Amino acid sequence: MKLSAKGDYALRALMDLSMNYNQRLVQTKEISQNHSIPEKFLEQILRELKNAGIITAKSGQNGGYTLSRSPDKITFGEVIRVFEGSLSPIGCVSVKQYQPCTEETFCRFQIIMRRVREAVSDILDNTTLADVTGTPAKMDESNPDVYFI
Amino acid sequence: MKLSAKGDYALRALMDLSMNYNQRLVQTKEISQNHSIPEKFLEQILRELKNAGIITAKSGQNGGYTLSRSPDKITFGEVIRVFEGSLSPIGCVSVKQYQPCTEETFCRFQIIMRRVREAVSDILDNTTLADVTGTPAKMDESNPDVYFI
DNA sequence: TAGTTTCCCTATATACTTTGTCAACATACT
DNA sequence: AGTATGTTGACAAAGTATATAGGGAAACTA
Repeated sequence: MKLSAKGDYALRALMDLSMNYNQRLVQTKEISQNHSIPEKFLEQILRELKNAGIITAKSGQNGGYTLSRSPDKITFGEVIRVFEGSLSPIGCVSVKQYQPCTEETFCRFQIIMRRVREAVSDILDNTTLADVTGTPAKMDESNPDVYFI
Repeated sequence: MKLSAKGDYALRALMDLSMNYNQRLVQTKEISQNHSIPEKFLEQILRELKNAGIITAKSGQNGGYTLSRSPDKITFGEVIRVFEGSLSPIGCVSVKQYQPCTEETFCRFQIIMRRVREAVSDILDNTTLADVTGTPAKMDESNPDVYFI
């Protein structure tokens, strides 16, 4: 029932991009240092986020990453699905990544796991980056730490 | 956000034991065949369940496993914690397996993950094996398949 | 007591995830 | 053009999860 390291790192990186949205590009090295994420591992993760259309990259001097959309249009659920494949604890109750159960007969076990998936997605699909970081315009400059994770 | 194979197998094995509670012992081979679980892998899992006090074992001919307590006293949450360590998606929001966050500063990210943990444990700590399998006495003998997973 | 069945234990193999390394490629500035 | 900075991709090492193998201990049968 754990979030993988990739999913965790991705969300933390997106916090940084969210807080700098419409202000500046953020570079791999900076994110890596902020959160103690191995730099090359982070590069792979950012590439996956780029390929998923969640962030965009710019090369060259003063390059870096930024969100493709405003933070209130990116949900935790969308991000986690990129790395975990699904929010479901087991594949046979997944909506977006359904896999048939290994058991042929009806499975009461599914009912519980389906309830777990629904509870989790209710939260994660209805929470956006903006809900967590606020928007840059609303940041409390006197206490910026509160916005770091 | 996935349940590990061990946790999945353990729950399925416990379904079998739950349905035969107070009736007969169930053997590794039978469980293994019912759910297509590798037999030697299942042995390890059953041993962990035994060491956790959830099931008891008896060696020898007509030996096998049975629940240590009645099915309505064993929750999904207790079982999953044996194998996953915690219901929390990340360690720093765990009640029973707390680990300090990698970030020193206050982490808003935690708030969301804490809500996920609470939603998950509300379900899994309040659902017992009996809720899923029924008690043997109440089984619908005319349609036993419905009780298999 | 010998034999069979079943659970118990340790070591090893395989696959996947995570982390680390290396060498190219792209962009922007001078 | 040259250079600094940053991205991309392939690959290797370490760590964890999953699966397999072989032998040992306990309990029943006869």
